[in-house]
Amino acid sequence: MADATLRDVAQAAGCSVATVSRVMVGNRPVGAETARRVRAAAERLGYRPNQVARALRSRSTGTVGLVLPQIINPFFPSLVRELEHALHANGRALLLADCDDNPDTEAARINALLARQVDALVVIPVDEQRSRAAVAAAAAQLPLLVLDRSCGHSVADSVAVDNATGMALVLDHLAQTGRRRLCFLGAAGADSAAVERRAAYEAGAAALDPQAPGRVELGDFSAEWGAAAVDRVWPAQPDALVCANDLIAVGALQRLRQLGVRVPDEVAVTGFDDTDIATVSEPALTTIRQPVAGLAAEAARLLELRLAQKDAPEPRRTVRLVPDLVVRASSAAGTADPAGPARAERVIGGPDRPAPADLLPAPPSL
Amino acid sequence: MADATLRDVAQAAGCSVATVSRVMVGNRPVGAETARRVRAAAERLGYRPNQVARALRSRSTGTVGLVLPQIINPFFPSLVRELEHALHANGRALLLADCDDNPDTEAARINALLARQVDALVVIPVDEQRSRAAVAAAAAQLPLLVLDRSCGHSVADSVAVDNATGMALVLDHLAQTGRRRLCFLGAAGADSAAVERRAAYEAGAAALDPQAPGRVELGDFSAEWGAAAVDRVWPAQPDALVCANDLIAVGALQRLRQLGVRVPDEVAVTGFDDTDIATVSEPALTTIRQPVAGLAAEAARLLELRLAQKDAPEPRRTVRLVPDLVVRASSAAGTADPAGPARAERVIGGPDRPAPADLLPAPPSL
DNA sequence: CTGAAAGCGCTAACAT
DNA sequence: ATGTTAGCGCTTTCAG
Repeated sequence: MADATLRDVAQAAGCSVATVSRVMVGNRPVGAETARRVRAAAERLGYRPNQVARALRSRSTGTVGLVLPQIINPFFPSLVRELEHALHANGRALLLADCDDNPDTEAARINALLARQVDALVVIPVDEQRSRAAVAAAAAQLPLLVLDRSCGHSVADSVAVDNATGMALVLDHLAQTGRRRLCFLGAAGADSAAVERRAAYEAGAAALDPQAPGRVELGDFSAEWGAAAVDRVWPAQPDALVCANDLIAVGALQRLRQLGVRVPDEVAVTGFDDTDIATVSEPALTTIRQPVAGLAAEAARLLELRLAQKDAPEPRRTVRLVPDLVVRASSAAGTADPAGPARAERVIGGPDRPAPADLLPAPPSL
Repeated sequence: MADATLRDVAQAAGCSVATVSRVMVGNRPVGAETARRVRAAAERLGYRPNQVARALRSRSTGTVGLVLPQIINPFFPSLVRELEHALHANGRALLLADCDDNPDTEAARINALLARQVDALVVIPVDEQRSRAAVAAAAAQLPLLVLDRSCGHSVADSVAVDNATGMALVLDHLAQTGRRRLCFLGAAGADSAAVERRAAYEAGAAALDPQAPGRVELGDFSAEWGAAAVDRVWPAQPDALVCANDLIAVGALQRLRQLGVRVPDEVAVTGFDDTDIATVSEPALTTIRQPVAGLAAEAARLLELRLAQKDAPEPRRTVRLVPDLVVRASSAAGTADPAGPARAERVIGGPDRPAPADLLPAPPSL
């Protein structure tokens, strides 16, 4: 049998459809007794408001689109999870689009979501430059938030981790534990995570060793590249390998093991992201823990803010969350005790951080 | 400015809205010259069909809901990716719902998606028993496919990996490489993956060693449990640890390393799923590779089939895909060469499998 | 506080 | 091949 409609409920409750609608939405005065009768009838008929009809009439689908580069990047699932929960808590649903790391696919997905009348869009851009046009065009049409990576300034609201501070935490830690000959194993990608992490390394490592900023190898965010990169930097006799993410670091650890190099005794290795593999690798990986829940919460908060006061020409907002350093065996100062607890770790917070409410308005566009 | 509507395009092209609609949908005869004019006008106005209005009228949203237990389970993201691509290829969009491994949340998410008028639902059930009611109720309303796990027979179409064959491949491999004292480190979960893998172990291991089916430890699908389980089975002096998934296996490897046990010389360890961590663990993990792309493709195919012939009371269909065994260092027969290539692996296919088109109708319900 | 009525943007009969 | 028209199910004025 077909689903019950508002009319069916109205008929059963002996009132008009308008009254039923008012009861269901609940934001308008309705007589207590009438409301009771309506709710009873709705319950009895198993009535469920048709969100599509509601959306057409009220011009709001209660739907948010999430466009991301690659769901299989091990860092994204937890972000998706937190975002999904935050949105559902507000009665919204999440339309997911995976771009396969391709800016053209990304543009197509964004358009498809616009056609579906999403109320807002969260985009994790594929490419700092090549994502910009499509993202900016969409941002002109609806509330849009750029998450985790950026794609040019002032395109839209933005929430991301503070990559510079994260890298600085790594460099401080390595300096304090006596490392002096650093190398950076990074990614050549044009996304902002790759760019910012490299820039932060180059800026911070110079203080430790004038040669360090020059010891940079760029490939991609994969374990294969991490292994290959070790062979390229090893002749420089580094005592620390600073990797742009956990995958690269784990690949490096594998190659070092094959070469018979002891970690952390001969060389320290650090990652970035604190994905699952950081705890299961051997040795466990010192890395930067992304404030995933915080990122999602901030994103949801900013989104709701925009959705609430739709027309107000608020300035763009930028939120940067400071990550923590998690020290594990791969960078321990002394000799690791192989019989000790494998999961030993120490969390070191970033510098005093602004409360989430402190928002930095971005410079005006153009 | 507001989006252009059909009417705007009709006005600009000098024809009726019906004609424009026909051009946009493209399934009805329209004069070539008229069509050209319409398309030009649409292009000029930046017209994008409003999918919500279209959905309300045509009673089809072009949207599929995916309900899964936990997106952070490392096996799911690749499944989500494949499914998203398959659906988008058919012009559909994916509404994602994460249940936090909770059957009540699962029921709520399913209802929310029904209210949003999804055309179909793909569910990866949280619990073999406790998911059944909500899933069955939804299946009565629209095309529904149960993916990767089951939740009772004949509830809906189903696509999953053949866990029994996967486990048999593992046991054969261990038998052929001379292992005789097997243990199973599994999960006590009520989902079908946990249940089937354990059952297959107990059924197959008896042939190797009458005591083996008794050596079963059940916890959850985590590395922590894998490590803890090692301590419980080690006194039995096993020469192979058969784990119910990769996480458990990696946890076991960690603990064995702490105990100074050499893998694979003293004991072999196997996983299940072939997630990323199987290749980055030390030693690399022998495991069962899930046919992820195949699962997603079959799911999409069955879904389209149901959507095409909506009312036909077709019998329930069940598809089981046979996985492959991937042999890596954790179960190598001889001594692993530490300087050898870390990624050495050998893929062993399952037994002759039926072509995907061979569908087994499930027994009639009740 | 409640009802009547007008659409939201589109598709699908039914005309022509 | 094209136009006219009646809604899809709901929310929201506008009257009462």
